[in-house]
Amino acid sequence: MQSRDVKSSSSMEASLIMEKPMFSFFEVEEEPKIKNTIHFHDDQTPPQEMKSDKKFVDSSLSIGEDLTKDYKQTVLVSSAKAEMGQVREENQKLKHKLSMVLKDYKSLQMHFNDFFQQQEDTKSSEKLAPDQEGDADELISLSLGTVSSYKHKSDGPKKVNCFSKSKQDSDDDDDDDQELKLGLGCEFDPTPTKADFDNLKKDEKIPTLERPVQILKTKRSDDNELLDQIPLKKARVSVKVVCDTQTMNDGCQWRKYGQKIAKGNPCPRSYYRCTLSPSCPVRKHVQRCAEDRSVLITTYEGTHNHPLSVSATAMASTTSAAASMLKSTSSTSQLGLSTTAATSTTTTSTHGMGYKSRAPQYPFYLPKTTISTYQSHPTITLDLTSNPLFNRSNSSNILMTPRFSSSTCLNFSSPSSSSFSSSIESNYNNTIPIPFSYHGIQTTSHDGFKSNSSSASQQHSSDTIAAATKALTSNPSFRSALAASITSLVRNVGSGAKI
DNA sequence: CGGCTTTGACCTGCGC
DNA sequence: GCGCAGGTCAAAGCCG
Repeated sequence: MQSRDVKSSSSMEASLIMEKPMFSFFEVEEEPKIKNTIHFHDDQTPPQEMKSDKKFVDSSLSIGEDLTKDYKQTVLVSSAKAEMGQVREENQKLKHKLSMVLKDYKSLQMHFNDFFQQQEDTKSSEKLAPDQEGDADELISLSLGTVSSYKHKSDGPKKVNCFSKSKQDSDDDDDDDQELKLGLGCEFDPTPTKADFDNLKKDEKIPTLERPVQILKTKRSDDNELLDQIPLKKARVSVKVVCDTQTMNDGCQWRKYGQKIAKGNPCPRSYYRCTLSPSCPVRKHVQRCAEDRSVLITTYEGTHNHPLSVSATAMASTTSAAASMLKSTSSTSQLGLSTTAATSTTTTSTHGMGYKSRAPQYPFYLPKTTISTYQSHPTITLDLTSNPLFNRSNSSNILMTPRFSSSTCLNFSSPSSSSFSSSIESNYNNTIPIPFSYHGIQTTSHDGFKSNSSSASQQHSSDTIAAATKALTSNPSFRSALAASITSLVRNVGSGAKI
């Protein structure tokens, strides 16, 4: 029966089979049903088996029954044809959608190429005038986190430090020319090879946050005397937030492994380690501020060596970015690296414009940022409690208030989001609005929030978000970068990678 | 029963 | 070398 089905396949089925290789994922469940009904009756000539059956049955069946049977067959054929038509129509629609996606993809790729063409032109002109930094034309890796670029497998894994671009750019022009990173978070190699895992294992022996420094050291061994002079341990990132709960929910899974009463603070300090991966080196300790018990100081140390959820990536990216910034700052200038005694810290930048004057290459500026060293640990503190942009008194506006509850997540980024613009919007809707600049253009979203802080309505917020989104997306550079990001996303999806 | 928290003991690094 | 303080370990207890 089965083989005969195949032999007697109608032309309709043939057309379906023709489409299969390309649109196999458009197959519908009804197809087997269709086969069963069509194959016998499509050409109106019953197969041999049926004919013999008919001979046998003819003696016992009346003509009326025969007619009923024919009628049923006709009905089945027509219904099957109707179903086929529907499936075909659906197939056409999906085909159309796919062609649209491909079209968009191609246009984005073209924009991407144009962008790099412009980039090369700019660089060639920069070589003529090396003294001019030209912020707006710099190729910026708009990543808040540590970007693991394993693109050049033959060269081994290579960390691209998003904030420590400056001199590195000139060293790595070739690399940068080939790929623009717009991951607003930690990126992981979609297709890790065995060699990568081996490298990862090797890397685990090294404190992860020191790796960028080591790379920098090798790259800048000539001009980086400062870093050699100060024996730095793992970089730390402290985040000060107003939080009612014991710890703030940063999306990660933590296990408490210790508690201590630290000197100078009656509040106990709790020690946590990341439990998302048994080998994850990331630690954090949480302590309430002695002066203001409502302020929670969370200090992160290390970099996650495993994929993170979107919400966890946000905080990881932020802290990683801050750590990168810290490393970059400490290795490029003396700014902010003042060794202070015991628990005191030294504020080296003020109110949301950290390092703007001295390090304009940073695409983001962070809230009130403090750099200090504590027991040889370089520590950067992101004070999200006293930034003028984050008006604590305005508790009605969640956009303005970094008050954390157990359900609040720092969600600066969404690397796995399929819709970038919507992710921007959603991020702004439920997160601390970290203002940032791109290619020297600072988004004005917070000015918008600020000016309307007293009468902030949801409508107004959404307008501002829309304006901010528009400002971002209207920037051709941003669009090119977006295109690149989507391109890499499409590539990853295409290769079956998990984002 | 497994996972998490608690908590005292222990380790380590730094300053004197 | 000693003391101090930060950081970690691990056994005991708790909880779902």
